Amino acid sequence: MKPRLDSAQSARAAELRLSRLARLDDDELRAVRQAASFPQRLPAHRELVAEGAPAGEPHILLEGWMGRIRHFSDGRRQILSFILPGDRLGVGQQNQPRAAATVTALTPVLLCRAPQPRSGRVGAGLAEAYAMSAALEEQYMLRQIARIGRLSAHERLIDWMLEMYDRLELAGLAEADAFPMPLTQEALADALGLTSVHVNRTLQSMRRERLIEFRSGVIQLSDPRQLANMVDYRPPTMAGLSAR
Amino acid sequence: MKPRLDSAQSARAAELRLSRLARLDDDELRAVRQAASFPQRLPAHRELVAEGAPAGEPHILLEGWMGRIRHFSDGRRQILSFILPGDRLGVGQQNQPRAAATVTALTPVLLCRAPQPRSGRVGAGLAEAYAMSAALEEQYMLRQIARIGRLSAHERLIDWMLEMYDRLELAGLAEADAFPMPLTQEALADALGLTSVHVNRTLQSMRRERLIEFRSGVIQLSDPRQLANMVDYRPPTMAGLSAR
DNA sequence: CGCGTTCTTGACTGCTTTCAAAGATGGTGG
DNA sequence: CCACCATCTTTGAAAGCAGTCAAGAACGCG
Repeated sequence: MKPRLDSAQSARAAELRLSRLARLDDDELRAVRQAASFPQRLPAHRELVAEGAPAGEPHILLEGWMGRIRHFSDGRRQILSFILPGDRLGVGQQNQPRAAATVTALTPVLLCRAPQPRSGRVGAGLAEAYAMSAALEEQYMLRQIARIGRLSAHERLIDWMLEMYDRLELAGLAEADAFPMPLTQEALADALGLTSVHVNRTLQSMRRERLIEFRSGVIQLSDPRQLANMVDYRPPTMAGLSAR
Repeated sequence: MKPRLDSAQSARAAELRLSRLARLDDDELRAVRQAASFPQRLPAHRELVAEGAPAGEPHILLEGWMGRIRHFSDGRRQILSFILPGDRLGVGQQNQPRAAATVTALTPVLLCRAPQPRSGRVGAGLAEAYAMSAALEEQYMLRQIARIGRLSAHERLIDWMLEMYDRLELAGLAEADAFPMPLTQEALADALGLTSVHVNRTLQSMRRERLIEFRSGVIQLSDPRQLANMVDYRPPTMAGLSAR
């Protein structure tokens, strides 16, 4: 039996991530915790918004993984991007009234409304954090294009794992070169533009070569530096985004 | 010998596109023409900004095609997105100080500085047009991901052509199901995640099947409706973006 | 007219998919 | 506590789409 998740617990990842993206003052931190104390729960596979539907208000993901997905009429689907704890969702970059893609819970998730940033000079940290979050989101999309456009199956997996590690680490959800990976291999395949069979084989081969370990839903990277070299991986250039 | 391009001529596409994205008042139209009368010329293959370099100020493309590109250390490259006449460039979605990708001229191009939108109630058309442009850009990126992630070579070409047609049409540069296509097949391959050899073969086959005609740099789509059905193509949901 | 780039084509290789079916795994109810 | 079912993972064999290598043809520019 797992411990009952209190809201303070579940807000931690979001709080950590946002405060790493911009300095938040006490009011803002309080606003985040406050919002997180009225969470919404969604089971796996549940759609939050459908492509083309009214976008609804912005949310912050507290727990679990979501994805932006495009469906084809013949059943194929592509996971366009992942939404991880602490990520903002429900808005495209601009305040578009309609969702550009379907947003779906890939695992059971917990989310809450995103607190409104104040517009004043003081306490604009939240607005800055949101802007930074959107900027990172764009970088992830660009990387996703390069990944599925030009990398082999092996390389796609490696590149993807490195990105997931960095992103989860930012929210305090990964350490020691290991991170939880709750997706089915089919979901992974839909994200990387492969079939689940081939994801499986590739994963096996990576294990045999001791590039990773993967047991009970946790991926352990043996040598991130080496992996990064194999695929030209450069961590998200957060430093370049703000002035710091 | 082609006629000397005066600035009024070259501003036309940008003017048309922007004024279709939002209603621009006379001052704003004038500002666009004014900006376009101090154009900058770049030869093909010239980089405007390198990935990670300071982003510089926003520009508007007047003529020619540009691309956002990611290079790999072993020589592979991926064209992340295309920038067409009337498109804004030089900013990510947010005002990021550093470019998230290299921006390169794929053909000889002409561009100018993007006029600053005024912030007042009146005459916010330009700001709206820019926001719409950014929103469309995001949609194009999502489509690019789905395209190279889940479509076959045939389908990628078709889907891409339909998108290019719609985008060029928006700037008044395409009509009667035909549009100019100045790229080499290698550039096309780098955009679609294929090799130039395979792009060539696929193109041939599409010509044989009478899906398209392609002569002297102009692509003619035989039956856009049918093509759209083949790949589940839905035109950019511009209508959904603004309130109209 | 000549040279470099781009387009074509052929033959061969191979990565990834497809189809199928046999194991694991985990949750549920008896 | 165990049987049972649904879902997910793993494996094999065969087919196919796309890549690689190479070379000749066509095109466009100076």
